[in-house]
Amino acid sequence: MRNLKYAILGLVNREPMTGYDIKKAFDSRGLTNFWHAEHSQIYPELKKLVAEGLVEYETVIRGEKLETKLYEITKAGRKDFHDWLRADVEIERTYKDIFRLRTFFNESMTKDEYLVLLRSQLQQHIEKRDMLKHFIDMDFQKLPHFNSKQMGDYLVLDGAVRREKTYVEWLEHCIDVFENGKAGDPVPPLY
Amino acid sequence: MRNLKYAILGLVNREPMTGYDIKKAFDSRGLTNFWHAEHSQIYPELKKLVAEGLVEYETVIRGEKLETKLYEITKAGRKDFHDWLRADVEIERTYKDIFRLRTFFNESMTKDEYLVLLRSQLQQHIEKRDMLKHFIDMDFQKLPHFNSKQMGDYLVLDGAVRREKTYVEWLEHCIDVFENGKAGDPVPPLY
DNA sequence: GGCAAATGTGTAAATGTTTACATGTTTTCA
DNA sequence: TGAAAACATGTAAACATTTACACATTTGCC
Repeated sequence: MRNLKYAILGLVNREPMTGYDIKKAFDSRGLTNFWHAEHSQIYPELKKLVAEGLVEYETVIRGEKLETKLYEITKAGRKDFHDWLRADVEIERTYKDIFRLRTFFNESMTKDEYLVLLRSQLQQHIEKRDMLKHFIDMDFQKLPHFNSKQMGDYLVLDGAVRREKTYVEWLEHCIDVFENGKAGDPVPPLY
Repeated sequence: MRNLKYAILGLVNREPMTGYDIKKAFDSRGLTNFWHAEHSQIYPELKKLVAEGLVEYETVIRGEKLETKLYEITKAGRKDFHDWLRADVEIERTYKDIFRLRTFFNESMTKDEYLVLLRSQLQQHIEKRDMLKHFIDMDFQKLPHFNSKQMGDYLVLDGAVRREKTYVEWLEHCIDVFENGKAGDPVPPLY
Protein backbone atom coordinates (compact mmCIF):
# COMPACT_ATOMS: atom_id res chain seq x y z
CA MET A 1 0.00 0.00 0.00
CA ARG A 2 2.87 2.31 0.80
CA ASN A 3 0.62 4.82 2.52
CA LEU A 4 3.49 6.34 4.49
CA LYS A 5 5.34 6.82 1.22
CA TYR A 6 2.52 8.94 -0.17
CA ALA A 7 1.93 10.81 3.08
CA ILE A 8 5.59 11.86 3.01
CA LEU A 9 5.59 12.60 -0.71
CA GLY A 10 2.51 14.77 -0.24
CA LEU A 11 4.12 16.76 2.55
CA VAL A 12 7.40 17.21 0.70
CA ASN A 13 5.38 18.16 -2.38
CA ARG A 14 3.97 21.10 -0.40
CA GLU A 15 7.43 22.42 0.41
CA PRO A 16 10.95 21.16 1.11
CA MET A 17 11.20 19.67 4.58
CA THR A 18 13.55 17.89 6.95
CA GLY A 19 12.65 14.52 8.45
CA TYR A 20 12.03 16.35 11.69
CA ASP A 21 9.58 18.71 9.97
CA ILE A 22 7.69 15.69 8.63
CA LYS A 23 7.55 14.23 12.12
CA LYS A 24 6.14 17.53 13.42
CA ALA A 25 3.56 17.55 10.63
CA PHE A 26 2.39 14.08 11.70
CA ASP A 27 2.03 15.43 15.23
CA SER A 28 0.13 18.52 14.15
CA ARG A 29 -3.49 19.24 14.97
CA GLY A 30 -4.97 18.45 11.61
CA LEU A 31 -2.93 15.53 10.33
CA THR A 32 -2.53 13.58 13.58
CA ASN A 33 -6.27 12.88 13.59
CA PHE A 34 -6.05 10.58 10.59
CA TRP A 35 -2.37 9.83 9.98
CA HIS A 36 0.70 9.37 12.11
CA ALA A 37 4.23 7.96 12.01
CA GLU A 38 7.19 7.94 14.37
CA HIS A 39 10.55 9.31 13.33
CA SER A 40 11.95 5.78 13.37
CA GLN A 41 9.67 5.04 10.46
CA ILE A 42 10.15 8.36 8.68
CA TYR A 43 13.95 8.40 8.33
CA PRO A 44 14.20 4.92 6.76
CA GLU A 45 11.29 5.74 4.45
CA LEU A 46 13.03 8.93 3.31
CA LYS A 47 16.15 6.90 2.59
CA LYS A 48 14.05 4.54 0.49
CA LEU A 49 12.43 7.40 -1.40
CA VAL A 50 15.86 8.80 -2.23
CA ALA A 51 16.93 5.35 -3.48
CA GLU A 52 13.80 5.26 -5.64
CA GLY A 53 14.58 8.70 -7.04
CA LEU A 54 11.33 10.21 -5.77
CA VAL A 55 12.92 12.75 -3.45
CA GLU A 56 16.38 14.24 -3.16
CA TYR A 57 18.06 16.18 -0.42
CA GLU A 58 20.46 18.97 0.17
CA THR A 59 22.51 19.07 3.34
CA VAL A 60 22.01 22.32 5.18
CA ILE A 61 24.08 23.53 8.13
CA ARG A 62 22.05 24.96 10.94
CA GLY A 63 23.98 27.18 13.35
CA GLU A 64 27.64 26.24 13.64
CA LYS A 65 27.77 22.60 12.67
CA LEU A 66 24.40 20.82 12.92
CA GLU A 67 23.89 19.06 9.60
CA THR A 68 20.27 18.74 8.53
CA LYS A 69 18.84 17.26 5.36
CA LEU A 70 16.31 19.26 3.45
CA TYR A 71 14.23 16.93 1.28
CA GLU A 72 12.67 18.05 -1.97
CA ILE A 73 10.38 16.09 -4.28
CA THR A 74 11.68 15.17 -7.73
CA LYS A 75 9.79 15.22 -11.01
CA ALA A 76 9.39 11.43 -10.77
CA GLY A 77 8.16 11.79 -7.21
CA ARG A 78 5.60 14.38 -8.19
CA LYS A 79 4.32 12.12 -10.97
CA ASP A 80 4.08 9.12 -8.63
CA PHE A 81 2.29 11.19 -5.99
CA HIS A 82 -0.16 12.70 -8.43
CA ASP A 83 -1.06 9.26 -9.82
CA TRP A 84 -1.73 7.98 -6.30
CA LEU A 85 -3.70 11.08 -5.34
CA ARG A 86 -6.13 10.82 -8.25
CA ALA A 87 -6.79 7.08 -7.88
CA ASP A 88 -10.42 6.23 -7.15
CA VAL A 89 -10.34 3.61 -4.41
CA GLU A 90 -12.75 1.50 -2.41
CA ILE A 91 -13.65 2.64 1.07
CA GLU A 92 -11.99 0.82 3.93
CA ARG A 93 -13.89 -2.11 5.33
CA THR A 94 -12.49 -1.68 8.83
CA TYR A 95 -11.69 1.38 10.89
CA LYS A 96 -10.21 -0.27 13.95
CA ASP A 97 -11.45 1.07 17.27
CA ILE A 98 -10.57 -0.57 20.55
CA PHE A 99 -13.27 1.06 22.64
CA ARG A 100 -15.94 -0.25 20.29
CA LEU A 101 -14.37 -3.68 20.71
CA ARG A 102 -14.82 -3.33 24.47
CA THR A 103 -18.42 -2.29 23.88
CA PHE A 104 -18.97 -5.36 21.75
CA PHE A 105 -18.06 -7.39 24.83
CA ASN A 106 -19.94 -5.27 27.39
CA GLU A 107 -22.00 -8.31 28.39
CA SER A 108 -19.02 -9.41 30.49
CA MET A 109 -19.21 -6.26 32.64
CA THR A 110 -21.81 -5.02 35.08
CA LYS A 111 -23.82 -1.96 34.08
CA ASP A 112 -21.85 0.17 36.52
CA GLU A 113 -18.44 -1.01 35.36
CA TYR A 114 -19.35 -0.24 31.77
CA LEU A 115 -20.85 3.14 32.67
CA VAL A 116 -17.55 4.16 34.28
CA LEU A 117 -15.75 3.43 31.01
CA LEU A 118 -18.42 5.19 28.96
CA ARG A 119 -18.24 8.37 31.05
CA SER A 120 -14.46 8.48 30.88
CA GLN A 121 -14.52 8.09 27.11
CA LEU A 122 -17.28 10.67 26.86
CA GLN A 123 -15.31 13.28 28.76
CA GLN A 124 -12.21 12.72 26.66
CA HIS A 125 -14.10 12.90 23.38
CA ILE A 126 -15.94 16.04 24.48
CA GLU A 127 -12.60 17.69 25.27
CA LYS A 128 -11.18 16.65 21.94
CA ARG A 129 -14.25 17.80 20.05
CA ASP A 130 -14.19 21.20 21.74
CA MET A 131 -10.46 21.61 21.19
CA LEU A 132 -10.82 20.81 17.49
CA LYS A 133 -13.82 23.14 17.22
CA HIS A 134 -11.76 25.86 18.86
CA PHE A 135 -8.91 25.35 16.38
CA ILE A 136 -11.28 25.60 13.44
CA ASP A 137 -12.96 28.73 14.81
CA MET A 138 -9.58 30.38 15.39
CA ASP A 139 -7.95 29.54 12.08
CA PHE A 140 -10.78 29.38 9.58
CA GLN A 141 -13.12 32.30 10.12
CA LYS A 142 -13.37 32.50 6.37
CA LEU A 143 -13.40 29.63 3.88
CA PRO A 144 -9.85 29.14 2.58
CA HIS A 145 -9.15 29.56 -1.12
CA PHE A 146 -9.35 26.56 -3.40
CA ASN A 147 -6.02 24.97 -4.18
CA SER A 148 -4.48 26.38 -1.06
CA LYS A 149 -3.08 24.04 1.53
CA GLN A 150 -5.34 25.78 4.04
CA MET A 151 -8.31 24.21 2.24
CA GLY A 152 -6.98 20.71 2.92
CA ASP A 153 -6.26 21.62 6.53
CA TYR A 154 -9.76 23.01 6.93
CA LEU A 155 -11.60 20.08 5.36
CA VAL A 156 -9.87 17.43 7.45
CA LEU A 157 -10.23 19.45 10.65
CA ASP A 158 -13.90 19.87 9.85
CA GLY A 159 -14.12 16.12 9.33
CA ALA A 160 -12.38 15.50 12.64
CA VAL A 161 -14.85 17.75 14.48
CA ARG A 162 -17.77 15.92 12.90
CA ARG A 163 -16.22 12.58 13.79
CA GLU A 164 -15.75 13.58 17.43
CA LYS A 165 -19.20 15.08 17.62
CA THR A 166 -20.71 11.82 16.43
CA TYR A 167 -18.54 9.78 18.77
CA VAL A 168 -19.85 11.88 21.65
CA GLU A 169 -23.44 11.32 20.53
CA TRP A 170 -22.89 7.59 20.27
CA LEU A 171 -21.39 7.44 23.76
CA GLU A 172 -24.33 9.47 25.09
CA HIS A 173 -26.67 7.02 23.40
CA CYS A 174 -24.86 4.08 25.03
CA ILE A 175 -25.08 5.80 28.42
CA ASP A 176 -28.75 6.53 27.88
CA VAL A 177 -29.47 2.92 27.00
CA PHE A 178 -27.68 1.68 30.11
CA GLU A 179 -29.04 4.31 32.46
CA ASN A 180 -32.59 4.77 31.29
CA GLY A 181 -33.31 2.17 28.64
CA LYS A 182 -35.50 -0.75 29.41
CA ALA A 183 -35.20 -4.01 27.57
CA GLY A 184 -38.02 -4.07 25.09
CA ASP A 185 -38.02 -0.35 24.36
CA PRO A 186 -38.01 0.45 20.67
CA VAL A 187 -34.73 1.58 19.17
CA PRO A 188 -34.86 5.37 18.85
CA PRO A 189 -34.76 6.56 15.24
CA LEU A 190 -31.19 7.36 14.16
CA TYR A 191 -32.15 9.85 11.49
CA MET B 1 -1.08 -3.91 23.17
CA ARG B 2 -2.14 -7.42 22.27
CA ASN B 3 -5.47 -6.23 20.91
CA LEU B 4 -5.92 -9.34 18.78
CA LYS B 5 -5.35 -11.43 21.88
CA TYR B 6 -8.26 -9.76 23.66
CA ALA B 7 -10.50 -9.74 20.62
CA ILE B 8 -10.05 -13.51 20.40
CA LEU B 9 -10.39 -14.06 24.15
CA GLY B 10 -13.61 -12.03 24.09
CA LEU B 11 -15.07 -14.12 21.31
CA VAL B 12 -14.05 -17.43 22.87
CA ASN B 13 -15.42 -16.14 26.17
CA ARG B 14 -18.84 -15.86 24.53
CA GLU B 15 -18.80 -19.50 23.48
CA PRO B 16 -16.34 -22.20 22.37
CA MET B 17 -15.21 -21.62 18.80
CA THR B 18 -12.88 -22.95 16.13
CA GLY B 19 -10.29 -20.71 14.48
CA TYR B 20 -12.52 -20.65 11.45
CA ASP B 21 -15.46 -19.43 13.54
CA ILE B 22 -13.29 -16.60 14.85
CA LYS B 23 -12.34 -15.68 11.30
CA LYS B 24 -16.03 -15.59 10.36
CA ALA B 25 -16.78 -13.40 13.39
CA PHE B 26 -14.13 -10.92 12.21
CA ASP B 27 -15.84 -10.90 8.81
CA SER B 28 -19.32 -10.43 10.26
CA ARG B 29 -21.46 -7.33 9.83
CA GLY B 30 -20.96 -5.86 13.27
CA LEU B 31 -17.38 -6.69 14.16
CA THR B 32 -15.76 -6.09 10.77
CA ASN B 33 -16.55 -2.38 11.06
CA PHE B 34 -14.07 -1.88 13.88
CA TRP B 35 -11.90 -4.99 14.11
CA HIS B 36 -10.50 -7.50 11.67
CA ALA B 37 -7.83 -10.17 11.35
CA GLU B 38 -6.89 -12.75 8.72
CA HIS B 39 -6.77 -16.46 9.52
CA SER B 40 -2.98 -16.33 9.13
CA GLN B 41 -2.91 -14.13 12.20
CA ILE B 42 -5.61 -15.98 14.12
CA TYR B 43 -4.14 -19.49 14.12
CA PRO B 44 -0.71 -18.48 15.45
CA GLU B 45 -2.36 -16.27 18.07
CA LEU B 46 -4.53 -19.18 19.24
CA LYS B 47 -1.39 -21.31 19.53
CA LYS B 48 0.16 -18.58 21.66
CA LEU B 49 -2.92 -18.32 23.87
CA VAL B 50 -2.80 -22.07 24.45
CA ALA B 51 0.89 -21.80 25.38
CA GLU B 52 -0.01 -19.01 27.82
CA GLY B 53 -2.74 -21.15 29.34
CA LEU B 54 -5.50 -18.68 28.49
CA VAL B 55 -7.44 -21.00 26.19
CA GLU B 56 -7.49 -24.73 25.67
CA TYR B 57 -8.90 -26.86 22.90
CA GLU B 58 -10.60 -30.12 22.28
CA THR B 59 -10.18 -31.87 18.96
CA VAL B 60 -13.51 -32.59 17.37
CA ILE B 61 -14.09 -34.79 14.35
CA ARG B 62 -16.46 -33.36 11.81
CA GLY B 63 -17.95 -35.83 9.35
CA GLU B 64 -15.69 -38.81 8.65
CA LYS B 65 -12.21 -37.56 9.40
CA LEU B 66 -11.93 -33.74 9.39
CA GLU B 67 -10.22 -32.76 12.62
CA THR B 68 -11.22 -29.38 13.98
CA LYS B 69 -10.13 -27.65 17.17
CA LEU B 70 -12.76 -26.23 19.43
CA TYR B 71 -11.23 -23.56 21.65
CA GLU B 72 -12.55 -22.75 25.08
CA ILE B 73 -11.42 -20.02 27.47
CA THR B 74 -9.74 -21.07 30.73
CA LYS B 75 -10.21 -19.55 34.16
CA ALA B 76 -6.90 -17.66 33.72
CA GLY B 77 -8.05 -16.48 30.31
CA ARG B 78 -11.31 -15.19 31.70
CA LYS B 79 -9.46 -13.31 34.43
CA ASP B 80 -7.03 -11.76 31.93
CA PHE B 81 -9.86 -10.79 29.60
CA HIS B 82 -11.96 -9.26 32.36
CA ASP B 83 -9.02 -7.18 33.60
CA TRP B 84 -8.43 -5.86 30.09
CA LEU B 85 -12.12 -5.19 29.52
CA ARG B 86 -12.54 -3.05 32.63
CA ALA B 87 -9.41 -0.95 32.10
CA ASP B 88 -10.09 2.75 31.66
CA VAL B 89 -7.91 3.89 28.77
CA GLU B 90 -7.09 7.05 26.87
CA ILE B 91 -8.83 7.64 23.57
CA GLU B 92 -6.79 7.00 20.46
CA ARG B 93 -4.97 9.98 19.07
CA THR B 94 -5.14 8.74 15.47
CA TYR B 95 -7.84 6.94 13.54
CA LYS B 96 -6.04 6.42 10.25
CA ASP B 97 -8.05 7.24 7.16
CA ILE B 98 -6.53 7.27 3.71
CA PHE B 99 -9.25 9.25 2.00
CA ARG B 100 -8.85 12.06 4.50
CA LEU B 101 -5.14 11.99 3.72
CA ARG B 102 -5.99 12.49 0.05
CA THR B 103 -8.28 15.35 1.03
CA PHE B 104 -5.46 16.93 3.02
CA PHE B 105 -3.54 17.07 -0.26
CA ASN B 106 -6.45 18.14 -2.49
CA GLU B 107 -4.53 21.29 -3.49
CA SER B 108 -2.58 19.12 -5.92
CA MET B 109 -5.75 18.20 -7.83
CA THR B 110 -8.12 20.24 -9.94
CA LYS B 111 -11.61 20.82 -8.55
CA ASP B 112 -13.04 18.34 -11.03
CA GLU B 113 -10.54 15.61 -10.28
CA TYR B 114 -11.25 15.89 -6.57
CA LEU B 115 -15.02 16.00 -7.11
CA VAL B 116 -14.83 12.68 -8.97
CA LEU B 117 -13.17 11.11 -5.94
CA LEU B 118 -15.62 12.73 -3.53
CA ARG B 119 -18.65 11.46 -5.43
CA SER B 120 -17.28 7.95 -5.63
CA GLN B 121 -16.60 7.90 -1.88
CA LEU B 122 -20.01 9.41 -1.22
CA GLN B 123 -21.81 6.70 -3.13
CA GLN B 124 -19.90 3.94 -1.36
CA HIS B 125 -20.50 5.41 2.09
CA ILE B 126 -24.21 5.93 1.35
CA GLU B 127 -24.49 2.27 0.36
CA LYS B 128 -22.67 1.16 3.49
CA ARG B 129 -24.75 3.42 5.73
CA ASP B 130 -28.00 2.13 4.24
CA MET B 131 -26.87 -1.48 4.47
CA LEU B 132 -25.95 -1.07 8.14
CA LYS B 133 -29.21 0.76 8.81
CA HIS B 134 -31.07 -2.11 7.16
CA PHE B 135 -29.27 -4.66 9.34
CA ILE B 136 -30.13 -2.77 12.48
CA ASP B 137 -33.79 -2.39 11.47
CA MET B 138 -34.04 -6.09 10.69
CA ASP B 139 -32.34 -7.46 13.77
CA PHE B 140 -33.08 -4.97 16.51
CA GLN B 141 -36.71 -3.93 16.38
CA LYS B 142 -36.63 -4.01 20.15
CA LEU B 143 -33.77 -3.02 22.45
CA PRO B 144 -31.84 -6.17 23.36
CA HIS B 145 -31.60 -7.18 27.00
CA PHE B 146 -28.71 -5.96 29.11
CA ASN B 147 -25.88 -8.43 29.47
CA SER B 148 -26.89 -10.20 26.31
CA LYS B 149 -24.43 -10.43 23.47
CA GLN B 150 -27.14 -8.89 21.30
CA MET B 151 -26.68 -5.65 23.26
CA GLY B 152 -23.01 -5.44 22.22
CA ASP B 153 -23.91 -6.25 18.64
CA TYR B 154 -26.58 -3.57 18.65
CA LEU B 155 -24.45 -0.83 20.20
CA VAL B 156 -21.54 -1.24 17.80
CA LEU B 157 -23.83 -1.51 14.79
CA ASP B 158 -25.56 1.65 15.95
CA GLY B 159 -22.14 3.30 16.25
CA ALA B 160 -21.22 2.14 12.76
CA VAL B 161 -24.41 3.65 11.30
CA ARG B 162 -23.70 6.95 13.03
CA ARG B 163 -20.13 6.90 11.79
CA GLU B 164 -21.21 6.28 8.20
CA LYS B 165 -23.95 8.88 8.42
CA THR B 166 -21.42 11.48 9.54
CA TYR B 167 -18.92 10.42 6.89
CA VAL B 168 -21.63 10.98 4.28
CA GLU B 169 -22.40 14.42 5.69
CA TRP B 170 -18.73 15.36 5.68
CA LEU B 171 -18.35 14.25 2.05
CA GLU B 172 -21.46 16.25 1.14
CA HIS B 173 -19.96 19.24 2.88
CA CYS B 174 -16.72 18.85 0.91
CA ILE B 175 -18.68 18.57 -2.34
CA ASP B 176 -20.73 21.62 -1.40
CA VAL B 177 -17.60 23.66 -0.68
CA PHE B 178 -16.05 22.70 -4.01
CA GLU B 179 -19.23 23.04 -6.07
CA ASN B 180 -20.93 26.05 -4.54
CA GLY B 181 -18.57 27.56 -1.99
CA LYS B 182 -16.83 30.78 -2.72
CA ALA B 183 -13.53 31.66 -1.14
CA GLY B 184 -14.31 34.10 1.62
CA ASP B 185 -17.67 32.58 2.56
CA PRO B 186 -18.06 32.04 6.27
CA VAL B 187 -17.69 28.51 7.57
CA PRO B 188 -21.18 27.10 8.11
CA PRO B 189 -21.89 26.31 11.76
CA LEU B 190 -21.14 22.68 12.56
CA TYR B 191 -23.54 22.37 15.46
C1' DG C 1 26.58 30.83 32.07
C1' DG C 2 23.87 26.98 32.77
C1' DC C 3 20.07 24.13 32.11
C1' DA C 4 15.97 22.56 29.89
C1' DA C 5 13.43 22.10 25.89
C1' DA C 6 13.41 21.77 21.25
C1' DT C 7 15.85 20.48 17.03
C1' DG C 8 17.90 16.98 14.47
C1' DT C 9 19.16 12.08 12.70
C1' DG C 10 19.72 7.60 12.91
C1' DT C 11 19.45 2.04 14.20
C1' DA C 12 17.58 -2.24 16.50
C1' DA C 13 14.31 -5.17 18.19
C1' DA C 14 9.81 -6.45 18.90
C1' DT C 15 5.25 -6.50 17.47
C1' DG C 16 1.41 -6.38 14.30
C1' DT C 17 -0.66 -7.13 9.72
C1' DT C 18 -1.25 -8.60 4.92
C1' DT C 19 -0.50 -11.50 1.00
C1' DA C 20 0.88 -15.66 -0.76
C1' DC C 21 1.74 -20.48 -0.41
C1' DA C 22 -0.07 -25.05 0.86
C1' DT C 23 -3.34 -28.77 1.73
C1' DG C 24 -7.34 -31.41 2.67
C1' DT C 25 -12.61 -32.39 3.89
C1' DT C 26 -17.55 -31.60 3.82
C1' DT C 27 -21.72 -29.69 2.23
C1' DT C 28 -24.80 -28.02 -1.16
C1' DC C 29 -26.83 -27.77 -5.36
C1' DA C 30 -27.66 -28.81 -10.15
C1' DT D 1 -22.39 -37.86 -9.39
C1' DG D 2 -19.70 -34.12 -10.17
C1' DA D 3 -18.36 -29.53 -9.37
C1' DA D 4 -18.31 -25.46 -6.68
C1' DA D 5 -18.61 -23.31 -2.40
C1' DA D 6 -17.86 -23.54 2.22
C1' DC D 7 -15.31 -25.51 5.99
C1' DA D 8 -10.92 -26.12 8.18
C1' DT D 9 -5.88 -25.41 9.48
C1' DG D 10 -1.57 -24.19 8.99
C1' DT D 11 3.32 -21.69 7.43
C1' DA D 12 6.34 -18.16 5.05
C1' DA D 13 7.59 -13.90 3.48
C1' DA D 14 6.90 -9.23 3.02
C1' DC D 15 5.39 -5.11 4.80
C1' DA D 16 3.97 -1.76 8.54
C1' DT D 17 4.36 0.08 13.10
C1' DT D 18 5.90 0.88 17.86
C1' DT D 19 9.20 1.12 21.50
C1' DA D 20 13.71 1.42 22.88
C1' DC D 21 18.42 2.60 22.24
C1' DA D 22 21.73 6.16 20.90
C1' DC D 23 23.88 10.55 20.17
C1' DA D 24 24.66 15.46 19.10
C1' DT D 25 23.43 20.62 18.44
C1' DT D 26 20.75 24.78 19.04
C1' DT D 27 17.56 27.87 21.13
C1' DG D 28 15.26 30.13 24.76
C1' DC D 29 15.00 31.47 29.20
C1' DC D 30 16.38 32.47 34.01
